[in-house]
Amino acid sequence: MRISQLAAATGVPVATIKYYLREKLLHDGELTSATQARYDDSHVRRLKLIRALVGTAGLSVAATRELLQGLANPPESGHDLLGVAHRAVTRPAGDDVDVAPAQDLLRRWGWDDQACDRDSQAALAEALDGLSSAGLELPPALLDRYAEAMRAVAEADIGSVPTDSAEAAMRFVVLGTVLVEPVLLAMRRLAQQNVSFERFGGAAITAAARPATAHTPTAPTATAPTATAPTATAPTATAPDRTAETG
Amino acid sequence: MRISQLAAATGVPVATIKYYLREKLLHDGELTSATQARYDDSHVRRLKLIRALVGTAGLSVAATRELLQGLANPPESGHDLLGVAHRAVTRPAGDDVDVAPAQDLLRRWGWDDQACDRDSQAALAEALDGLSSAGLELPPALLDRYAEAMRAVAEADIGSVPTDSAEAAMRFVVLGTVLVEPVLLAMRRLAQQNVSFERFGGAAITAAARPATAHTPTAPTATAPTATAPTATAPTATAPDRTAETG
DNA sequence: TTGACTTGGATAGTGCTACTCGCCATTATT
DNA sequence: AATAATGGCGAGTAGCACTATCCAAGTCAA
Repeated sequence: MRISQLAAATGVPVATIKYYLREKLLHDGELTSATQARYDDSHVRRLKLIRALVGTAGLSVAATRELLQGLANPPESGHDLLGVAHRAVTRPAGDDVDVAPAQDLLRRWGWDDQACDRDSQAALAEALDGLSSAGLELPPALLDRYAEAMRAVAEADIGSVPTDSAEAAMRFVVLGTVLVEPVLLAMRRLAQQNVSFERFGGAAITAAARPATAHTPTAPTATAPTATAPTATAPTATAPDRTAETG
Repeated sequence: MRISQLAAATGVPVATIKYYLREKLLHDGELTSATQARYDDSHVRRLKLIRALVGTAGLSVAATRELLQGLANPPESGHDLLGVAHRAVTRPAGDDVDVAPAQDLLRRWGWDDQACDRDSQAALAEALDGLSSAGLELPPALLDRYAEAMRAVAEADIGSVPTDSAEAAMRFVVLGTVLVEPVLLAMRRLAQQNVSFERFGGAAITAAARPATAHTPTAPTATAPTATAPTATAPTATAPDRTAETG
């Protein structure tokens, strides 16, 4: 399989494949001559995986590379597997972050903070800090219910790890952790709409007045370079020409 | 209060405040002369809110602007309130997204898809698609448990909306929806670490071998350039870079 | 009053990321 | 032989969130 066929098979432009090769996200093909290399099914699968991580999960190329390297060099401990995944989605915290509020909560929920790495605790602390600096104080009971729900999610996560193959387990843990995040967030929004609909009635959520740029700017999934009609929901005439955002 | 004092009060550089003013995230101060304006407490609060949305929640400036505008011009229907928040965190889906898989799931869970906007359905569909294109098929039972948990989250969300003031309700819904997302994700990771720790034992998650760049690239607070010992979990020395095509 | 300092407003530049383009000698294909 | 494609590489681009600089007009302390 040549690079153009690889591109056709995955919908990823040739230039982008070359970029991933350069960035060591994708392993080299088998060189058959100075200007020819052969790619195979493993490249197709890897490329799809990369697009899922970069697109759907919103990982940076650097984080994707590290995660893939972690997948290739599995740590011995099953527990450290989580580290590979979590490092990809948790930004390292500076020394100045005060994790005490997070640790208070962990204790409150009976979660052993020894099991938790500092970056994740800092992520919780920072998220809570953002909430309160926005002037929004959540009732403790609400936080408890969040914790309860996420604990249930985590138990389902860990309980679903396949036990037959170590490699399958690894894939499940690492990819599942990262790629499920957008699933959960989408589910929450849908559930909110449902609960709100049941409780308050009213019409369905109306379409966006303008296509708001979401927090993950890059393209969603393997989108062929089909720069189709700019948009369907864009109302105003001053729409920029070269939208091509495809969502 | 002058702009430099506003900067001092919030920790946001003057140049950045000017930028937010230009971008209409922050309302203008009261002009007292051609080169002087007075800012007040509302600017301090707004600025903190902006930083929480842009920093903690990871919204783009454009999404933040729309969300703030939505907060300022509340829709009549309580249900449409959710739309304001959800549009800020949901990227608009192209026409080419197939939402059928998501709708199947909604039906399976007894969620009324009439209550759900298309973009959110598409977000779920795309997230699931990313999962499967990464070669990871989740057991349906696992998805069900996710749905159950997120339903519980949503019920807690909606049930906690303050009823005394319409404005408080609006703030709660819009900001809570957006700013709680990182809280939930952090909680899931911490819970996973806990469950994994209990189940598999082993040491706590070790610090990152390298400071992996997270998916939200902007540094929260400068990380000291502490390039410490190479690794704690990396197994082999001659780590084969691209084995295990993981695809 | 004077002179250093600050401000609003505007334009331009920066650093970063994820691509995207163009070139070229070298094959492969026809 | 003629045409097209490829690997490899350097450079260019677009978008984003700032950041820096400039300037005329104003403020404030002495």
